[in-house]
Amino acid sequence: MKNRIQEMRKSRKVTQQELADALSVTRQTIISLENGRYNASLTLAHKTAQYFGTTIEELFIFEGDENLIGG
Amino acid sequence: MKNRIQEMRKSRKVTQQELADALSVTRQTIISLENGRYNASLTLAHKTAQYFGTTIEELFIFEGDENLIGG
DNA sequence: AAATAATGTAAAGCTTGCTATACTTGTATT
DNA sequence: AATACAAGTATAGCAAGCTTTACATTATTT
Repeated sequence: MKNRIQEMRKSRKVTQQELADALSVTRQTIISLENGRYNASLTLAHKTAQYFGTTIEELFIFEGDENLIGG
Repeated sequence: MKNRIQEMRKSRKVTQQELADALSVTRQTIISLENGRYNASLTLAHKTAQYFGTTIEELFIFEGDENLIGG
């Protein structure tokens, strides 16, 4: 599934390394999430949403349902 | 992490098998989630929240942060 | 141009979500 | 008591999230 991690990270001028450190994962994990290589675990999704001050539902784009907030 | 899957399932009088079928997972998965043997994937968490007409943030209890709605 | 920071790719390996199968226990219905 | 349904335990195995290491590419700064 798609997500807005890169978009939110860039808008806050945070590097992948800084985000990785804040979430206690490796930089590889951030790269792979941003580039859609795999999905986050629920725990990581939550930590990421918390970091950006948003919710999982707004950070991740669950296609095929009514979660179409903001297009 | 804890969750309200069993609570929500029972309040709707749905069996584990029915929930499993609706979410396209096995009954084992539902049992293990309800009994805290492992965490849902983000995809499954989302499908489950959709099924119960709620959000991931309300269905799962992320301890150690401010997600204490109705806590 | 050289150095450094930031982003990206690749692949082996560990950990954990989930399946599949089989068996047990509790409860309700007859 | 017998049958049937719902919930639980156990475990082997596959699939996916994440780590680790190493190297390549594209800014940015000096």
